[in-house]
Amino acid sequence: MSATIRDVAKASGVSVGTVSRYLNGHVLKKENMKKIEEAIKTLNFEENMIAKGLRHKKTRSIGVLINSLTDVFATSIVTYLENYLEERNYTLILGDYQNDYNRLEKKLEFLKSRSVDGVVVFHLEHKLPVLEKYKEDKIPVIAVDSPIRDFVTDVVVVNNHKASYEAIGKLIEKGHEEIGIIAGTQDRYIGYNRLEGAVKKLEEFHLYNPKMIKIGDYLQESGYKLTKELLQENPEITALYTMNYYMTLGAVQALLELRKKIPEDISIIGFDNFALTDIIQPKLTVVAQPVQKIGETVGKLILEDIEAGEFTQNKQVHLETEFLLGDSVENRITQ
Amino acid sequence: MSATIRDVAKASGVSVGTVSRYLNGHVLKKENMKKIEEAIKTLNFEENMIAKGLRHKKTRSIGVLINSLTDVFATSIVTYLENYLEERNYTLILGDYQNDYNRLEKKLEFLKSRSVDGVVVFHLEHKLPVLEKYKEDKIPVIAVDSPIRDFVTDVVVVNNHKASYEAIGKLIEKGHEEIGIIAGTQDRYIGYNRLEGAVKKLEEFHLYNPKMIKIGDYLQESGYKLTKELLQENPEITALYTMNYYMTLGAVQALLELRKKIPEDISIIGFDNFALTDIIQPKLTVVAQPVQKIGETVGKLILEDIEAGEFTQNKQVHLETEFLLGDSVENRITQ
DNA sequence: CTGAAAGCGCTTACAG
DNA sequence: CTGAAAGCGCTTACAG
Repeated sequence: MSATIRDVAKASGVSVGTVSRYLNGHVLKKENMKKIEEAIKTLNFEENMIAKGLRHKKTRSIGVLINSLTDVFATSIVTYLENYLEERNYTLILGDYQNDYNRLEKKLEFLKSRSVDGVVVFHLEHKLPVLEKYKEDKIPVIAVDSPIRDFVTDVVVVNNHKASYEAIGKLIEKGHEEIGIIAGTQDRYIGYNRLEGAVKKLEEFHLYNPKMIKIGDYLQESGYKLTKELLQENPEITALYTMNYYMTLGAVQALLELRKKIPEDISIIGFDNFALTDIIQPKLTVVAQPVQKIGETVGKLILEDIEAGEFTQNKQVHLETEFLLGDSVENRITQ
Repeated sequence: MSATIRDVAKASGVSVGTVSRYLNGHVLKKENMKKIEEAIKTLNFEENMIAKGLRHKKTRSIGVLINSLTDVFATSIVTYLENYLEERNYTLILGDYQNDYNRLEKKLEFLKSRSVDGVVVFHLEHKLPVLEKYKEDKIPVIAVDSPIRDFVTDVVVVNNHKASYEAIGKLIEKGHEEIGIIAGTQDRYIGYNRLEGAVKKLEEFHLYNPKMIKIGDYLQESGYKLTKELLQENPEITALYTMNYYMTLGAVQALLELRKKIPEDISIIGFDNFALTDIIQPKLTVVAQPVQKIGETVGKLILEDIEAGEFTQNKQVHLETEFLLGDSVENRITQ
């Protein structure tokens, strides 16, 4: 069995309190420090974080709940978040909830019973009962990708509305007037914000046509199917705007199967910039989300909240997306 | 603050021991059970797993260390593993080590200080000092994707050698004689096993030619670059075998850029079957690893080991890969 | 079936 | 600077 602080105390002839102080960086008599150091080495002593956590009610662990472990948008952010936290000596406990809020509720209970110091939840749209308990115990909660309805807390989102508004603007600039859209379900924050931004721009140019908008479920399969439907029903479409990564992939897959050349036959602006965007020919023009910035901002906020010790969370951080120019948009302006 | 077992005891007029027993499923006087139940409800009592963990030295948590959180091979396995563990009331603490064994060592120390009941490590090739401490404290370790050199423990791998042997067999059957290979670095278990299997088959048919083998680093970028080099140096190649997912993606990207038609100009067999394989036209023929089976096997093994309480781990599980037929291999047999 | 008490490994006011 | 002691929230032999 591992040595405890008591063993170290015995071996070095001081009290356990003194060993504890040494471990926590207090200064003590040089002589004692030496002895303790040696004892630690020979006994192969390692601190027990569980016991520590029980004492001062901090575990230096942060729960992170994402929808799916294979969603590269979320895992990219988590990678940066983990880096940030690790440097500051926090562990991250990562779980997924597979789009099931009951499961999410259970995992939040679970994390709470493990005394996490804070929790980060991705795209949670509305309040869950367990969140009230977090609030009662002043455990910070950070919402990523979507605010939580009826629950005030810190939120990190991107400028979805504006991003879409500008993406459609680019297409219009290039002379496109028949623009198809693959949006996401409107029960989600990113779903309606991204769509509203697009619609606003279309309306400004009197190009809005609800028939050219399909609502998918954010997965590749739906991007694939809806693109096929959309083009069959509206063969006049010259440009496509797809509102998340996996639906963008599905759309590209559909275009390839339909033997539509990008951008000669059809232009496309997608969302997010991961491995796949490189593989697709030609290089896609996309709205890129600042995943590193998101991860680090989340880390910063949660550690601030933890240190503050108060549940006074109502910071709203809106990060800017970036427009990455590829070769998937054709200029239709002839002159 | 949350209520404790002591508050519940007071509120229901029994001792804390009795409440503890109730919580652990012992049967007691009906009257007392009722009272305790009520007290729990009105006080909103939740168990403190940290305190529990400190007492009986089990935390019901399992550490899992993978190379990268954005590696879909690993996260797919972890998804199934998490499901398996969650059903059995274990939490998973997931971390990445970014291909840096120092970092891995640190994270293993960290997990140990958090008293995980067991640990799962992906593609760790050789022993790390901290593993001896795990062994001393009888904390089970499961190695996935590669055995750990000089350290006997439970291992879950796939039949890499055989998979490659058969993949090359398929190409030869179809009449290919100039076969290029994008392998992975030979310091890794999967690297040399997959390559050896391929070479063995090639040698049996006297088709082995070291000039047609490139060694990459398992990332998309290297698959991309090496495919270009390979084809430039060996324009006679009619078929390609790429030995992991991301290098397969890179290879496809290179072929697209080179305007090589698959399979007319060049046939390809890749590795692993995730989102991307669907998007590529034509559908790729690949060696698929049984990710669900791997995840569940790992879960089964580690829980067995934990229950056994002994560090007598030397089980070697070899799982079978599956050959998924796509349309990326052309038949060259003319007759 | 249940209570009193010791203990899991650590921290921290209180004295000195 | 340091020791003795109480306590974090729970469990579990020991009696009864």
